[in-house]
Amino acid sequence: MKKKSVNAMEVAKLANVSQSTVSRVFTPGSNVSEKTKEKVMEAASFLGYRPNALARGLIMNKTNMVGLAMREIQNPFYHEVLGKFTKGLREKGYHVLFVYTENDEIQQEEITQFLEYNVEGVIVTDALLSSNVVTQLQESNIPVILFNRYSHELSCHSVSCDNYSAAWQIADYLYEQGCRRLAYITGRKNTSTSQDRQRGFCDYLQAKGVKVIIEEGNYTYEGAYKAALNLLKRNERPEAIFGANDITALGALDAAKSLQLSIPEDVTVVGFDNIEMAAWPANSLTTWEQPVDEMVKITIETLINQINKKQVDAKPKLVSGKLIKRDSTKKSKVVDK
Amino acid sequence: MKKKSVNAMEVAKLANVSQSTVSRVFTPGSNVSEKTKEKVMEAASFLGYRPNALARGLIMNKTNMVGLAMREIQNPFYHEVLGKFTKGLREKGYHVLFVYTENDEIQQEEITQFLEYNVEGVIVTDALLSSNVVTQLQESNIPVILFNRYSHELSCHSVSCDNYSAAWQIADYLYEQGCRRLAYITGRKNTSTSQDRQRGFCDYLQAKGVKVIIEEGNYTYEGAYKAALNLLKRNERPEAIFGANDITALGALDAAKSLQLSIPEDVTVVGFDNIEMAAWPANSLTTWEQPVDEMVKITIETLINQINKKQVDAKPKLVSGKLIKRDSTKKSKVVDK
DNA sequence: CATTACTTTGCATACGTATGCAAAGTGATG
DNA sequence: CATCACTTTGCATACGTATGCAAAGTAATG
Repeated sequence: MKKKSVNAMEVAKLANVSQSTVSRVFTPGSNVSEKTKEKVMEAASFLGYRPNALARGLIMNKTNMVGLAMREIQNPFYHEVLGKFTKGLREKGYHVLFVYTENDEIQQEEITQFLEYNVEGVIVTDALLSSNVVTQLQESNIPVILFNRYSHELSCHSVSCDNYSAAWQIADYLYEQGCRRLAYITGRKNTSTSQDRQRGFCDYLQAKGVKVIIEEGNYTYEGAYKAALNLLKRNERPEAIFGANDITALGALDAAKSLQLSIPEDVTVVGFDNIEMAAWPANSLTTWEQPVDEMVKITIETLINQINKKQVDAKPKLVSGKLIKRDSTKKSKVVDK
Repeated sequence: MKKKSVNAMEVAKLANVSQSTVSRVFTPGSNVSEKTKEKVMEAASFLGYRPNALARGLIMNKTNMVGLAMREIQNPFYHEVLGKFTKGLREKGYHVLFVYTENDEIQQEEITQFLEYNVEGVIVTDALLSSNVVTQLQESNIPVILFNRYSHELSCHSVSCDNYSAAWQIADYLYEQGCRRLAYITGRKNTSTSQDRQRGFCDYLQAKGVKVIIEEGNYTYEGAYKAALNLLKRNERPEAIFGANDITALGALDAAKSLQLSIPEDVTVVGFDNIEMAAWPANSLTTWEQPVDEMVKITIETLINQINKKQVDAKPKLVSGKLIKRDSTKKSKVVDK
């Protein structure tokens, strides 16, 4: 059996006070005299006492836990995201109950776990949830925030990069460089990230009268590699390839290299995310930097506001980011001259 | 305020039974008649009742939570590890309280969290803990397992790849190919992984009368890149470089390429981990595959055994893994002939 | 019907903490 | 010393569940 942990009662006895007093010593903002506080603290540290978070959560109806669900994926971008969430939440006093989800949608099982442990909020990263799951959470008054995904059908908050606008600007950048044959390698087709990036990219170019070739990449290196081979073996080889994310773009980059094409002269490549690998000299990938810090900060703030019932407008929040120019695209014209 | 969640009492009233009966319905192995079970289940699902894991954990002294601490790091290997742990633990009915640690050692704050939430065990990945932290956990009877790290001073279990033997075999492989000028790029010098790999590598070669050049890489791509440049600009350029992990090896690979050296003719590179990126055609890195699935499985089993007080011998557990040969090393002689 | 053996249920209590309320303590003022 | 205002403390109870114990129910047997 597990050894029973020391409780407030034992500390109380040792310090010659009541259990209530011990509790008050560990509750910030309570009225305890300096003298007894010291006495209690001494007894507590002597016994190695720590307040039991479960009992505290039970009575205060506040667990200080947040559920974090993340889709398992090859993309190191989300590893970084996870790190920042964990740190950011802890700074606000929250702990993370973590779950990997293997499917595109969060499953019932994962939500059940969150409900049973009374998490105060849920963050869903790189995945969606079915509407009945959202309903369940809302019935229990547990706010949900989608990170880097959104859905018009679901009435929950979301924070993402303004993928549409970013892709639009990438298209503009490539077009201004003189590219007229352009291709887009998709991510997983049912993700809002991939869809928005495609729409932004195509909308800009369509307005300029340029048609975009689309190939499916599925957000994997292997998929993107094959897709790029298809593209680059065409009669009219594209001059520029925009990959739905950096992993996709790296697949395209390597595919081009495998065909002895030189970058950026023969073909130009742009990615999305600005993962660390993009900066590696061998890749030197031009890409769109998502402002992860800001996105995480906004997500956490929004979540905490909702937890505290400061109702926020349920509109999807968008942040912009910026283009990081590297060697996988040509130097801009002004510099060239 | 958060809406109060439905509790067993309300279900009991609706189903015309006592709260105890409701509890028994949700406790596997309890004696309840089929008829009342149905009645209760109906009422429960009508009200959307779920047992409160906190209250349950409080009274049963069993939270079904495991603390997982991981060092933040560039290495995608640990992202994979995290995924496998989460899945594996859930299969055993455990939930994950997750923490990132920014330092080489787990900090007091992280442990406090684990203690307060009464986790039943702690898994520490890619980091160590100070001995007084181990003491704290042991006093509370919470088992700890180090994953891919060990320490002779700390009396806790550990599971890792047999880094010494693996590095020894890598050295053998390179030596048999005829390499006589060899270099090792280290990881973070105070990690047992990097130390063991260095020792295994050097011990083998020393026995053969070959000296190894050591450069510091710090487990980062950038560090390894610089280290490799130092190595490759020497008068006597090494024929083979062994990187402390795959990220290190990839840094070396790219550094070699940047010097127009061809791989594996001019220089041969070997890594460690077999992350997905190693298989990418542009890298095609020979590397040591850690049997992650097995390592995770053993870790979880050992932990659960300890939780259930089936005392296991506290010896460090080692698993072997195997060499994955790719294009960054020469084909083996037999094939060459 | 009485007895026995067994299953099913309810009562009461326990887990470790927080908090409203009242009692006790402290110090200042007249 | 009496009064008042204020701080500090303890008592009792509540949070939602699990479980030992006894009571009630069921069925079988003589």
